[in-house]
Amino acid sequence: MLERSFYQRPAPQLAPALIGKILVRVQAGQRLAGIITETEAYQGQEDLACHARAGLTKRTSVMFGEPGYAYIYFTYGMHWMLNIVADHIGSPAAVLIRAMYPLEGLELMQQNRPNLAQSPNWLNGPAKLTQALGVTGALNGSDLCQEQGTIHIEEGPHIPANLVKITARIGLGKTPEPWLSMPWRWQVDSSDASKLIETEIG
DNA sequence: CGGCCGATTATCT
DNA sequence: GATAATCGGCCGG
Repeated sequence: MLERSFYQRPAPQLAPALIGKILVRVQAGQRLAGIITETEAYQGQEDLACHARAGLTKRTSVMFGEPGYAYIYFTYGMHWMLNIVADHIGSPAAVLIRAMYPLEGLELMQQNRPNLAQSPNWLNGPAKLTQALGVTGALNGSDLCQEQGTIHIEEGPHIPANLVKITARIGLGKTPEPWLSMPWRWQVDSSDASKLIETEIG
């Protein structure tokens, strides 16, 4: 399990460090896990794409706290988004987990998300991932560094830097520049991820 | 394949 | 009252 100090750095540094790590969720006593393959960084009140741009509110309070906690919010009237709080107390920052390569508990994940059970690439979106893992607002504010918790992150396989694409964040609507074009999205191509896992893990 | 659109409600102005 | 860190379905090329 990754310790608190791992998370204590600005989101644009934490986001690439989380690529390749293993996200673990314990549901009904069962382990659901996958390799994180896509992340985005949201850093500080000055970042106009970050929810914390409006300052401390009820929703954003978790982002202002200690790193290594889950910031989970509801959007588009139907989707939960999973973020990991970064940086230090008083500096609001978080990393959005956008995609993962499933490793453990596939059966329960497909049960949680029946409609996509057949697709070859079925956890390539932040809301797909939370549905498969059974992550909702009930877990907002969870400590990822607690042994008895139901969600945490573990060390994972090394991902070669040349397989990680860096682009602008997506879905930001009319966020002004320079934030709209900030290269704060890291992603491993899904076919590359498959090959890598086959060779590294089997 | 790429672009457009409706769904559906918490949160903030 | 407007908007949203999305998704899936439907359209045309």
